[in-house]
Amino acid sequence: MAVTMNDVARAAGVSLKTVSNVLNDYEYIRESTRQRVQAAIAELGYEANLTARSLRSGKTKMIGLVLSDLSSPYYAELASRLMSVAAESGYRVLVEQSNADPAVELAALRGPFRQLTDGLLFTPLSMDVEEVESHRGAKPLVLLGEHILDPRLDVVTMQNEVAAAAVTSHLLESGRRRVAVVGAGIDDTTGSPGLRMNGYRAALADAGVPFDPDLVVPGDWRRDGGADAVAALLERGTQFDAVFGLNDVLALGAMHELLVRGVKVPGDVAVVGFDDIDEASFSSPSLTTVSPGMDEIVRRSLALLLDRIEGREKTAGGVHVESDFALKIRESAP
Amino acid sequence: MAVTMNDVARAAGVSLKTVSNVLNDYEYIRESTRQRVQAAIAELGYEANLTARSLRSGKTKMIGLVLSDLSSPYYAELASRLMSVAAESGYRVLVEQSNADPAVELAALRGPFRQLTDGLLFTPLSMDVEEVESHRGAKPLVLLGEHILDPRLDVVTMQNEVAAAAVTSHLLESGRRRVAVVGAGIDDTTGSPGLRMNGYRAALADAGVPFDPDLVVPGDWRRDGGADAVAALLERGTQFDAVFGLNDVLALGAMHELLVRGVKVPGDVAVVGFDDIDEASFSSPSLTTVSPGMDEIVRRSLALLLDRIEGREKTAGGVHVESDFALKIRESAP
DNA sequence: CTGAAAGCGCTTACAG
DNA sequence: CTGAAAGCGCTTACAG
Repeated sequence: MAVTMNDVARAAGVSLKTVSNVLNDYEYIRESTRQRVQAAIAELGYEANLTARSLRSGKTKMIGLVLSDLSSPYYAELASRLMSVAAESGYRVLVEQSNADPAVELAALRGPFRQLTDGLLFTPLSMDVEEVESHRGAKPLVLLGEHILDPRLDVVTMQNEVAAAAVTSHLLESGRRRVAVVGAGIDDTTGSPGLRMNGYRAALADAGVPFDPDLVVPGDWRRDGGADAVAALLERGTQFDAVFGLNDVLALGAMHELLVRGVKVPGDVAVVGFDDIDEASFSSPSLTTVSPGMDEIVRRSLALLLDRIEGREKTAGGVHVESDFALKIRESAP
Repeated sequence: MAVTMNDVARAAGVSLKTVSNVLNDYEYIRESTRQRVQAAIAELGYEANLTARSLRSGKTKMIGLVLSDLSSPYYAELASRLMSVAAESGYRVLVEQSNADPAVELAALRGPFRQLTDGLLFTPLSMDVEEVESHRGAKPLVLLGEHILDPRLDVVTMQNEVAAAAVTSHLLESGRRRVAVVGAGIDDTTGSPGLRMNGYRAALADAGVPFDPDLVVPGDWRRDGGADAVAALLERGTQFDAVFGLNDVLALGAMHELLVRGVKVPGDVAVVGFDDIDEASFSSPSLTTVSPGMDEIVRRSLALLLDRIEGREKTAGGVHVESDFALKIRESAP
């Protein structure tokens, strides 16, 4: 059997409550008592039972992170940083992969996953605002990564539209006129794909370049999605002098396919992405992309969530946070 | 307040125990009773309180995964697959990043992290066999990724030495003679770096090529580690016609630095890695590497751990599992 | 400043 | 097949 608080209390000659007071840094304890208790703890090698503490207190000291796929570099980097930062405040992170499946997203919001965590950082991919709102439950919930301007929900987002417009404008200013966009359909207007598409269209309009639906190629946000999209463009003979991958892995997959087929990057076709994952600096050529301010997103979303959990943030409506972005100009689109 | 088993029992007109029996699929329950209970559960929207269940049963249905850094692609892919496979058996995965810090590794083995999990998948990076053995505790523990032939410990490993020898031999057979190795020191003989170094030396010996300490460059197992190592080699004027990055990100970082400095890959210098992360297929040039059988590692390590947790595997000594590997020959070293 | 008691919501022997 | 009781190890009012 493990050592319990009772054993400590007995060894120190005090009551359970006093041991609890020492463990929880209660202010008014006689110094001699505290030392006696701490000596007993050290001697017995006592460690608090977190499960019992959770059952009684209703807090797990864990936060949930719901994302589509942890093997995607952007999310892997996000999860890694979040874990490090959360640990500084004594919280662990429990990750749930939704694969953008509505049933899994719903379960993460309502089911056992929610029970195990004191609050959620949630990237909604298949649920819309109303669904999220109606199932959000009582515990704190901070949405991540989409620009949902709903006054009822806490949201931390990146500047999808403005940043996508900026990177598109960069291409146009460097003289490109036929910018293929990979990773969304023509009809997408919401979520990260849609918002980045909006930015793309806005930049075209700004420059007086007509929008051409032939240049829009849907695709899964993975390397092979980018490669397949470029293959399709080339095979159907669509002319283009630049590719905007709506995230970095799409762009890197696209770039790979171009190079394999002997298309020069950036000589023949410039390539840009979105995310600034670590790999973007080390690909050949290195990738021009948007840094969406991940560090800021991690820190501020966690701060907001912990403020909600610990009752410091009491705003009735949703709090909205938007991170700064930066254009990273590298070899693939100078 | 949440709905409890007591509420269900009252609504169904049965005792607590009967509700528990229904929830835990106890065999001998009258069909009519079961239906009454299930109707009450559905009507009240009852969900079991996992914390209470854990406190009483001593099981959390979580397994721990201890690795150095979740943002590293190899570990991100491993964690992602493990979560998916574990979910099939009703287990969640709690990840702990050690950053190869001995204090964190020790804490993961003995502290609260251990308490929260029913068993551990542990990649020891700074602890040696004896330390692990002496702190392993009572709960199941399966070591990952190193070839520690200790009869007391469960280990699932890849064929570090043989695979490293194979990929080195591939370079030698293609005519390379000056193979730089990046990511280990001359004195490393244990852990993944040491074992892969052993394989490298064995392949050289096999081919009658002398070992040259000047070709060995230590470096952090990250992209910038590989880039820095190649920069150092070039700047001190060491001649080499191939680079073996001891893992893929090292190799990709090295390749990037070579290309930036105008060294042709594979024309002037061939590059190989180890891990076969997703990116290895999509870099330019694509990366020749070793696929260490991650899928097999994930499935078999989880199976072994769950067999220990659930009492199906009772072997007193350690069980040893070794995954198959495959050489993936791509453009960087044809 | 410290203590005695209750109770968080389950599962687990023990009975019958 | 089902029930009444105990108890997992804590925290939390409530007293004094």
